[in-house]
Formats: sequence, structure tokens, C-alpha cells
Amino acid sequence: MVSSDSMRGFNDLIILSLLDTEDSYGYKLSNQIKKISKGNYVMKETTLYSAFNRLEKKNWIASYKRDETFGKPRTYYRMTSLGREIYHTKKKEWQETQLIINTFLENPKGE
Amino acid sequence: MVSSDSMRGFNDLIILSLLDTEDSYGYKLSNQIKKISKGNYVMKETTLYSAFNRLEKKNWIASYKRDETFGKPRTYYRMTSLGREIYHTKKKEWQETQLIINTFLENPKGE
DNA sequence: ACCATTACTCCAACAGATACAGTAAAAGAG
DNA sequence: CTCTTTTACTGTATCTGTTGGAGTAATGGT
Repeated sequence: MVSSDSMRGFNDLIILSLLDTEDSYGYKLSNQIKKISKGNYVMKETTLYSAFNRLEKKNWIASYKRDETFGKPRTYYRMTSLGREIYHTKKKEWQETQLIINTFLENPKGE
Repeated sequence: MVSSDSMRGFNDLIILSLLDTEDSYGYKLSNQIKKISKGNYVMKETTLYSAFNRLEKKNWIASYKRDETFGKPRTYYRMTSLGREIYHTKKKEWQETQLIINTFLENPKGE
């Protein structure tokens, strides 16, 4: 299990990575995150839904309602084109973050 | 340049990694972080010094004053044995964090 | 004598995460 | 056909770590 402190900076990246594949909604994403991380990361519901609101305000994602033939009506989210750009930027930043932190761990003196 | 949002969860890890090599103090660590990250990450002074206080309260590090033969007197920090344990735990957690996030980026469906 | 660098401290504000509580429709179990 | 569980959320108050901005003061260099 990783702490939410470790993941904090990357919740947006995770959400965008999942919405890159297909439009989705809170409950489903929540379960996907659990499954994909093999139970090692659980994004709290309040974290997830507040992230949706935050990202929608920034216009990285957009919501729409869809009445299902079965199940409760859900609020779906899709990535916007701006969101797609941000997603690519954030992926690159993640690569850089890894490099930086690994440098500290492997070669603390920077030599 | 990486954003502080990305690094937020790992400031403690970075500080501990540097103190693992040798005792140090704020101003020096700050410059080391800049140098080691090749200018791609700058930890703000207020972030660094408040981290020192936080980690000292948790007993992960301990401070002592040392009068220098030259330069201003500084507050040095050393890692405690508890800090060393935490450091190892956090290193492992970092490895796990990398695995999890890379899974989302490489294989979003989790198949 | 003056300015840059070194080495900090303090405080108010902010953003994102969390705990905790609550709502309500739909599906499944007896 | 009722009861429980699952699905799908919302609201609010609080916490933690980071930030911006200001300020202090000793030391080193020109």
C-alpha cells in the first residue's frame, strides 16, 4: 500500500490516463484504480469527486449525464483537447520527476 | 523544471537522502538540491525550513548548533536512527509509487 | 563604506486531501 | 415483497504541507 501523500501529486495524472482510454464516471474509476494498482492504491471517494470538480473548472475534462438502460444515471467525464495536452505535459513531468528523485537516491552527492 | 506539486510528496525523502550522506544545514541543502537536480527542482526556503521543524518534531532528524571557524553559525541536522528506518521505508514506497504510476501510463486498462 | 551572500524566522493564505455524515436509486437475496 | 447491499454520488469542516512576502542579521567581497 502506498500512502496518499506519495500519490498526491499524481491523482490528476491517473484520472487523465484512465479518461484517455474511455469516458468514465466516479464509481467506475474508483474501482479501476483499485484493480490496476492491485489494491496498493485506493483513491478516496471525496478525493476523486473533488478532483472531477477541480479538473472540470480548469476545462481539462467535461461532464455529461447519460441515462443508462440499467443501473443508476451517472455523470460521465471525458477529456477535453486541453486535457489531452495537459496529460502529455504531465506525463513528461512524471518522467522528469522520476529521474530527479532517483538521482537523489542513487547518487546523493551528485557526482 | 518540475512543479512543486509533483515533488510535494517526496521532499522528506530528498532531505533524508542528503542527510544520509552527511549532516547538513538549510542553506547548503537548498543549493545541493538545485545542483543535483540540475536546476530542475528548487525547494523553497520556507518549505525546507518548515520541513526541518516537522521532521525534528517527529524525531526523524535532530539539530545541533555548531560555531564555524568561518561563516555564520549554522543549525546542523543529522538523521536519527528512527529517521534512517523511515528513510528505508520511504525508499521502498517510492519504488512502489513508480510501479503503480507507470502501470497507469503504460497499461491503462490493467490487462 | 556598501552591496551581495549567507542563514535563517515569522505569518497569513491557499490548495488538495481527509474524516465523517448523509442521500437515494437500483440490484440482489430471502 | 421486503430487506440489505451495492452503486453513485454530495456537503462540510478540518488538517497538512507549501507558498508569498516580509523581515533580520552576520559575514564576505569590492
